[in-house]
Amino acid sequence: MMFNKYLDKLHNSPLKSTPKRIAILEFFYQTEKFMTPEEVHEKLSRKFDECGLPSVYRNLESLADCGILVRIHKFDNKRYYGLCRAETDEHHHHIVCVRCGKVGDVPGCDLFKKKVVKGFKIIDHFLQMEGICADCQKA
Amino acid sequence: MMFNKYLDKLHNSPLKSTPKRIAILEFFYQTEKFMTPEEVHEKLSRKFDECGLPSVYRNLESLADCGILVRIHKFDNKRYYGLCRAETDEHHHHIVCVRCGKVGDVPGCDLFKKKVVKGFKIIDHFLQMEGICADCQKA
DNA sequence: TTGTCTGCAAATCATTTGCAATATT
DNA sequence: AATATTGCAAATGATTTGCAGACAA
Repeated sequence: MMFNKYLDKLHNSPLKSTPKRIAILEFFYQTEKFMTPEEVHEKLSRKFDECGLPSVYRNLESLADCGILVRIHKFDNKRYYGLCRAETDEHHHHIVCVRCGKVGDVPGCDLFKKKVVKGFKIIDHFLQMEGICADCQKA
Repeated sequence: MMFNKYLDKLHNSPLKSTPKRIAILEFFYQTEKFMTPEEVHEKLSRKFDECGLPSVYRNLESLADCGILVRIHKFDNKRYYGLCRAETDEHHHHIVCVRCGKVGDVPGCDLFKKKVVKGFKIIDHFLQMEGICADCQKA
């Protein structure tokens, strides 16, 4: 998906298109990696003189709320956000490279087809995979 | 699985069978709920005069390391631990009731059969479901 | 007896909040 | 102009660490 698409998403959202938000989207567009608020803050600080960590937290969260960024969970008790590359809106999950942090889409989740498991009415589910991406396998 | 099985697991582990650890297993055996360290600590405090929160954290973590307890992740940035009821060691996941916290086993995960997704060599995956258990649906 | 486990107090780490100043629409 | 956004400092909340005394094997 082209970068303009993400900018359009931002403009069409209730959020204002501030320089910081645009820069955040640019960073994610460039790296293909999921990043912690801390990492994003570090990158932002290089580009802007003033840059508060709380604003980064707020921006990442609101961008995720609007569906522009994606949130993933890892086992280090930190938050990770990234740009979802999928062309379609079809339900899917993500696989993260443990070496470089790159994230790929895992299409074709059929978990929403099941409505009930073991007497539980299913409301939601969260699936995440870890692996090694093609590039890192070569290296 | 009978309670004694869990005690056996504890005895056969490198961990010592301290009163607190046994009490923790009892709590989990009784409730069928996954609990945060905070919740476990509250319960333990009723049974023991002295009871430090750090010890609860350490115990839950080491019991999970030994495979006696299971760790689940929720979206509230807290840790949850519980007793896995599954009879077999077969790979499976868990579904958590959003109302009462009860946890059920979700058998038959075939995600380990796939070795590669989108060029990523799969190392691990994490799946968790949220739903409403049979009891809470009635209420 | 030996190494593990415990409680306590204090430290740490990620994340959030209050608020006045600033920027976007 | 009206409202959302920002930076800063300080607060919060969960989890961890250091250490000396207590306990299980």
